[in-house]
Amino acid sequence: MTEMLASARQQRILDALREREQVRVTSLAAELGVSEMTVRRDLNALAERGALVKVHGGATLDAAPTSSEPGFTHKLALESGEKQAIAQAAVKLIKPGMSIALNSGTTTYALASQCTGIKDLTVVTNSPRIAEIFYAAANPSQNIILTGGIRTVSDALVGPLALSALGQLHVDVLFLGVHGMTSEDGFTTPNMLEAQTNQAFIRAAARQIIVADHTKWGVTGLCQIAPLSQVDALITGTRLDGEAKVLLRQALDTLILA
Amino acid sequence: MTEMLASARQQRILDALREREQVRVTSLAAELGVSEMTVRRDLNALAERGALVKVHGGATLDAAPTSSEPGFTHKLALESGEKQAIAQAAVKLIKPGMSIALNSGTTTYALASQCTGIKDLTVVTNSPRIAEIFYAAANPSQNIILTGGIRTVSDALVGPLALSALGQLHVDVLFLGVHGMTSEDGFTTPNMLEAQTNQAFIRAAARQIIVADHTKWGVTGLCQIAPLSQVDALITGTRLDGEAKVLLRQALDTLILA
DNA sequence: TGCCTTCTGATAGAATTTGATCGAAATTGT
DNA sequence: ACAATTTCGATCAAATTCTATCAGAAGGCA
Repeated sequence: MTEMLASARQQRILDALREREQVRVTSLAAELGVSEMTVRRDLNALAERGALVKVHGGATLDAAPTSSEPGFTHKLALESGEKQAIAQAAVKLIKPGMSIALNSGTTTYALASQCTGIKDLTVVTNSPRIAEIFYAAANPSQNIILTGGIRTVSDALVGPLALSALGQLHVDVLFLGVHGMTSEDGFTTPNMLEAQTNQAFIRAAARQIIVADHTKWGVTGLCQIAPLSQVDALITGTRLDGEAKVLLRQALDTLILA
Repeated sequence: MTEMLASARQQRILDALREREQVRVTSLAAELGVSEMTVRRDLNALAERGALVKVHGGATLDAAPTSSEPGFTHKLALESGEKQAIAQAAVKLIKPGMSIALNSGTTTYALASQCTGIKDLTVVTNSPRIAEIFYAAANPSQNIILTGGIRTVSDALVGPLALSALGQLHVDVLFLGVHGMTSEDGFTTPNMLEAQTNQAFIRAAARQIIVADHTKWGVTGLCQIAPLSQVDALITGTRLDGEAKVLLRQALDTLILA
C-alpha cells in the first residue's frame, strides 16, 4: 500500500473522529499504518488548531453540547400579533430626524423592521441582528450605530465596551425590551450584564419607553434594570390584566395599550 | 512518448488532483515522465495561481482540514486559493489562549473561518460578518469582542466608538487586511475612516501582521494606514513579484510567502 | 550560425517527517 | 495506597522532501 500524505492522514483522523466521536491512538496507528508516535504528533497538530481535543489514550471532538440556546428566530419576533401591534404603536412616536435607541429583544426587533423607511433616523443599538436589518435596508439617510461589546446568547452586546459606548451617546428616545415587570421589582432581565447595559441605555436617552407584551407582567428576572417609575412610558398589549393596568398607570406617566 | 508542453502537463496535474484529491510529487514525476524538480516547479506555479495548495510531499485541492466542516463558508472570500493559503499560513501563528484582532476584509474573513476551532481564543474585530462567523460556531471557550461604531459599505465598524473601543483594548497579534501596498506609500485603504480605525488596530496590538494577496502590491489607496516599516510581518502569496520581495524584505522583519 | 530566453535536469545542503527508544506521567486494578 | 500497565513527551537517527543554484537542452530570432 502506497504511503499517505501527512495532510491526508490528518484528514482521515478527523473523518474517523466525526464518525466515532472518539478515537484511540493505538487503533489509529493500526488503521493508518503508521507508528503511534506519528499519530500523537498528528493529534497534537490538530489539537493545536482546535480541530479536536486530546484525551488520555486518544482524542475526541470538542464536546461543547452548547445547551440549546433559546435562540432568536426571525419568525418568533414577527409572528406574534401582539408584538407587531406594539411595534406599530411605537413606530408612530418616531419622527424623521430623530435619534432612537433599541436594545436587544424580540419586540425591539419587530420595531426595527418597521423603521427602515424613516428618513434621517439615527439608531443606536446593541443588537447585531437589529443592526443587520438596517444594513440590509441600506437607507442612505439613516445612521446606524452599533455599540460594540461581547455578545450574549440573546444577541445583546454587553460589557465594558457597550457601557463605554453608551456613555458617549445621547438619543431622543429609547425603546427598551424587558423580560419581566412587576410592581415591586420593576423591569428585570435574567442576565446581569444585559441589565447593566440596559441601565446605560436608560441614562443615554432623554425619554424611555418600555416595549413589552402582556406576558411579561408578573415575571421577575434575576436582575433589576429600573423601577417602574424611572421610565416615561410603557407600550404593551390590550390583554394586560386589569389590576396591572391600574398599578402601571400609577407608576408611569404614559401607558399605551396597542 | 512525445514530450509534453508545460501547460498541458500542469493541466494533467490538475486533472489528477480533481480525481484523487491528493497528488504526490514522486508519483506525478513517474506518471508524467519528468523529474521531480519539474513537478515541484509546476506545483509552485499552480499554487501561485491559487489552483491548488501545496502540502509536504505533494499538493491538495483544499488542504485546510478545518474547512471540511460543513457549514457557514461564504464562497466569496473562500474561493480564492491564494487567500486560503494566506489564511492557512496565518492560522499557524495563532495558539490557544491568545488574543487576536481582525479588521474587516475578505482575507481576514477567510482567516476567521479557520479560527473557530481554536480554544481559549479572544478575538477583537470591527466586522459584524466576521463576528457572525464566530457567533455561529458558538465555541464556548472563545471570547468575541465587536468594537462598535458605524458600518461602512465594506462591513467595517468605524468612527469615534470604534476608536474608543480599540483604545481600551490590547491584543497579542493583529491580522490586518489592506487594499494596497507600495514601497513609498506603505499600506493604504480607500476609506479614510477605515484608515483611522486600522491605525487604532495597530496601536492596540503588540504584533502587527498584514495579510494581503499579491494583487495588492503596487496599489495605492486614498489614505495611508502605516508605512511598511511600522508593522512586524506580512503574509502574502508566492506570486508576488521579485522586486517587491526584495523591497519588502528590507522594510519588514518577516515576510511570509504562503 | 550565433546569441538569447526559457525550460528541464542534476546536485547539494537545509528542512521536514518519521520511527524507535526511554524515562516520566497517568490510568487501572487490587 | 501501591504496583502494574498503559500512555505520553522528549530526543536522536534515518529517510524523505524541499529549496536554491548551476549547467545543459530546446526553441526563437537576427
